[in-house]
Amino acid sequence: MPELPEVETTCRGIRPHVENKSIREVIVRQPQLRWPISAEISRLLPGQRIKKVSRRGKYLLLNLAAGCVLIHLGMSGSLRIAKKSEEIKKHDHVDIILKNGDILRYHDPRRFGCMLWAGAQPLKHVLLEKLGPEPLSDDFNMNHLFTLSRKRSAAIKNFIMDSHIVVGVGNIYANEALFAAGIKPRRQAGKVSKASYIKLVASIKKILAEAIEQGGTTLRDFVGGDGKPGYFKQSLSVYGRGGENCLKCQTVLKEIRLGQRSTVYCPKCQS
DNA sequence: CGAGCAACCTGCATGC
DNA sequence: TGCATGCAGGTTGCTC
Repeated sequence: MPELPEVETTCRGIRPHVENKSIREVIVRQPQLRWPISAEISRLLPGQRIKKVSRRGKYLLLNLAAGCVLIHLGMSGSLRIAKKSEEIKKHDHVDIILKNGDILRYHDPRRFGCMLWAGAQPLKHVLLEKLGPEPLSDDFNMNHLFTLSRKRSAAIKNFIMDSHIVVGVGNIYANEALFAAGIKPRRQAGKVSKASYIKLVASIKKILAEAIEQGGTTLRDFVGGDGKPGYFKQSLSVYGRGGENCLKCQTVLKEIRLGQRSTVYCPKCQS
């Protein structure tokens, strides 16, 4: 799925097409996502204007006068602008049809995503209220990670992938950021020094910002709001490169499993 | 409380 | 060609 850069890319891609546009109709072909799409989505949206499109962590928010639609893309979801002449493909689960005929089309083969009606206070929704800070904000800094990590025995990689600690760092960018910061993925979070957290925070911010600039990472099927893939894949140093040589020191990169996720690191550059 | 992991679902690559 | 297996960008919710 989309990690934060892919969700941000989607947000920016659809924004000019949907902000200040009114909704004509909603077609739900498959309501069974991670949680069922409630009847309110089809009932309340028609006739409303989308005031703003925003993002919180990996959630996209369509802000309407009466409330907010929360959209998560799960592992395989995408949200893009389609023209009415385009044929409907397998796994095109929802169309939000605008009055000008453009379609905001939700596609998600694995259906790990969701589309929920959140009411007028979306940030107080149970799925959003306990999220950690945005990684590109000033609230995400060394002190934040250092303080929360004391007495935590979990691996540093799992720690930074926990959305209650910081949002938006998924498996690809966790691997990349730890490589850039020179930290072994299974080091205990509580044993990482302040100096290392300074490096890690800087690496996370840099990598996410660069990935956003390049339109995200497309592994298989990710497309942004304009239907185009992202180009960050060519910048990956370790993710997907287990068994290949480290780009810095030529040592063979190690691949392990951590928290059920594939984890790649350089045994020499990371400690 | 924290840590670890099963589960949700489809598609695809691999191996027999 | 077919079938079984394992893996994939995420996150909740369960057990211990």
